[in-house]
Amino acid sequence: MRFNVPEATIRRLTHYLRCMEILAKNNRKTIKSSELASFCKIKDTLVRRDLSYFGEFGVKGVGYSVEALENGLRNILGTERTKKMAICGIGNIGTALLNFPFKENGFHIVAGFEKSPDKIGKTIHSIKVYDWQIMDRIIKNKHIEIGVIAVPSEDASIVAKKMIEGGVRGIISFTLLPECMNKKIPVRYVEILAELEILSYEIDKEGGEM
Amino acid sequence: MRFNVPEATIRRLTHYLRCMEILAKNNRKTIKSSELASFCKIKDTLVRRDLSYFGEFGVKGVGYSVEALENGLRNILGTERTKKMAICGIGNIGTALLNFPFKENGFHIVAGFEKSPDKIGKTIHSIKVYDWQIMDRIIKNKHIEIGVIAVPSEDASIVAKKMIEGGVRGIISFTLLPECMNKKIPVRYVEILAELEILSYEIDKEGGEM
DNA sequence: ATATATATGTGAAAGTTATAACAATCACAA
DNA sequence: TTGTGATTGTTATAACTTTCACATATATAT
Repeated sequence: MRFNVPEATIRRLTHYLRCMEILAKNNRKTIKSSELASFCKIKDTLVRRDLSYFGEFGVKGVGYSVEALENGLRNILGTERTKKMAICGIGNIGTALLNFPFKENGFHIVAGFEKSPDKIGKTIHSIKVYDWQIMDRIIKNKHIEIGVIAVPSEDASIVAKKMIEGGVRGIISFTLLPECMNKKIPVRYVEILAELEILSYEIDKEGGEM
Repeated sequence: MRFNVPEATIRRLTHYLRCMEILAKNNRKTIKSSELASFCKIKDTLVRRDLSYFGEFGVKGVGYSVEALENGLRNILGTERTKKMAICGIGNIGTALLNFPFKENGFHIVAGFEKSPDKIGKTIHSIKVYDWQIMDRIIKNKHIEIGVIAVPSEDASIVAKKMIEGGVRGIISFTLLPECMNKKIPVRYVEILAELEILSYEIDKEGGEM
């Protein structure tokens, strides 16, 4: 197992985990693949295939234990061990992120970074905002593993560079990073505008074909 | 052309569009597929294949006109015609969205909706916030096409239902909507937590295999 | 004019992902 | 302790996506 797991599978694992969180809150003890599949609007066989990449989580004839599957998923995704995170760019999005309860899900925001002097030194939602120029040093000292880029497009590349110098092991960015980066670490995008554009495409397509 | 375009292709079109926006700002007149591909960290042949689903945008031996390709992409994605949009949930994320310049890209926010009385009636960034109970009526009257769901998980399904009753043609949601919906309209997710979890998976995987 | 270099668009092949079909396993009842 | 119904895990197949290879078209220099 775990030869060449499709990325789509990993994304679906996060959906399964969201479902487990809801089911656990509702005191559900077990769930079967067909039910989980219908929540996620996919086929039951795909749920089983996805999980089978990582082991055997279910009981034949019975289904999956909600608690065991939730733990199993967290273990696969690596969120049982809390990871330290820093956010660069304390504007619209950055501020929203600081208020988000990521800690429940294994991500601990330990620092913010900003360019503009009127924000540097402030404490927002009990997270201190530093000058972005000392970002690499703070990242190193605090052993921050994940950097979040929430700055305007034109500053994104230099921020990414500084984060990598500091030693982050992965980056989440809200804007495209077209620059080639020398050191290879995983980068993932949160593409709000792209989702809107894809939705726009789908809306117009439906209208045109019916 | 346009038989069965992969969704991954549509997503890449949005990346190409971001690149065109940057290139246009820098006064670049033309670009070739190999260069565009290297910006997006994909193969040049995939760029050409993606575009070829929708027509012939380039000139052999020369490349693509930045302006023409930008217009072509907007046309494909349907963002030349501005679409009206409303946001339900004026919390962390909702407020951040109200401050975002989506209008430049063809999306016009015309209303906000909230549950909590202390926000209803306010005007944020010149957008009026209404009681979410009258959401369906306002959506109908203002001919809003896109609904954005930025409410807590437990309220998401009822909000989606009301949006659809109002007649939106597509939904963007920041939380999973596990409920089955009777009327079929496209739904797209912005999954900040999922991206973090996938990143966590990738970080741990790299560490383990090296 | 002609040759050469360059870059697109596309049919065929390779690679990847999802689905279908089914064998294996478990709970429970008689 | 055996039989029945239910549900998982997996092999084989189908569907989809990307890449390769190359024919086609354009610009430029001589």
